[in-house]
Amino acid sequence: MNRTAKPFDMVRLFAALADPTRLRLLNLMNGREVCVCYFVGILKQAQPKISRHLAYLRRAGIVGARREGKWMHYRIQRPSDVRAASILNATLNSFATDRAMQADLARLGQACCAPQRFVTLQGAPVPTAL
Amino acid sequence: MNRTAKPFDMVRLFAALADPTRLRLLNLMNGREVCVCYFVGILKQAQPKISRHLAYLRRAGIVGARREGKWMHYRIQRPSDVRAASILNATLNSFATDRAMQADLARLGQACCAPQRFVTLQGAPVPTAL
DNA sequence: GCCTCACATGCGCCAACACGAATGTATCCT
DNA sequence: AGGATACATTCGTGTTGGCGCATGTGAGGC
Repeated sequence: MNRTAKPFDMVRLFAALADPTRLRLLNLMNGREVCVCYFVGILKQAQPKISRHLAYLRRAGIVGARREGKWMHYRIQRPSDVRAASILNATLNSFATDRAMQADLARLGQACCAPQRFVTLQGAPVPTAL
Repeated sequence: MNRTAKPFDMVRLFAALADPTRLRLLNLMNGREVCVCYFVGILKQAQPKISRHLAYLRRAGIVGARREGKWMHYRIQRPSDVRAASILNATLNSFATDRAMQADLARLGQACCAPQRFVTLQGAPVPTAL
């Protein structure tokens, strides 16, 4: 039994959202399951940096991971807490009108259709809709 | 003209929300204009701490202040940016089901009806609905 | 076995924050 | 003018976070 039935750490949720890289990661994961190598290729940032931000999102309880051979797939995990879920939804919805976020999604689309253009993505698993 | 029409610093917004004291302040200001002395009396925390958090919320662009003689009244300022406003709304709505936040509001109600119980609130201006 | 690929994690450094304590500032009262 | 009230800001300190860099780990492939 949790004393006081601690439902969800809202402060931790907001802290997880308070970083541009993590917001971009969530945007790319919105409705999809994405392999880490795509994040690295599309955001053009160092792999350890991406991994650490993904770990941060996991600790905050809003993303989950699945291993498939050498690859790790990340997906958004809706919190069971209703308040946290509504804030996460509002955040994800806000991406629809954000030009930079839509540009990232466009590049994800290109990467899926022509992975040969991304040297590091040869043979990587294509993101799959959820 | 802002280049790329920079609308709102979402990261700054989330950072502003990533603190328990600031969330409690926003909850107390939700629908009301509140004097600083009430924050100090109800949250039972040091005055400089309250002031610093209010300044942080101001810099994030989600609260406004109005001076009335010796007193400062703070109120929530809806961001003009639609995305930021929707996240702020979701956050404020989430307080409705939060027991600790409702307890704070109850104490605010008591303080308004019987300010003499709060030594520091003698003669302080009562919070007014917006 | 060894090597490589795909990630994760540890380390060191620097910036940002939260805090208590003290001090500064604006307003009002007498 | 002088003091008191209501806030704001500064200072010093400990903690946390983000980054580059290097290293560790787990899963295939040969």
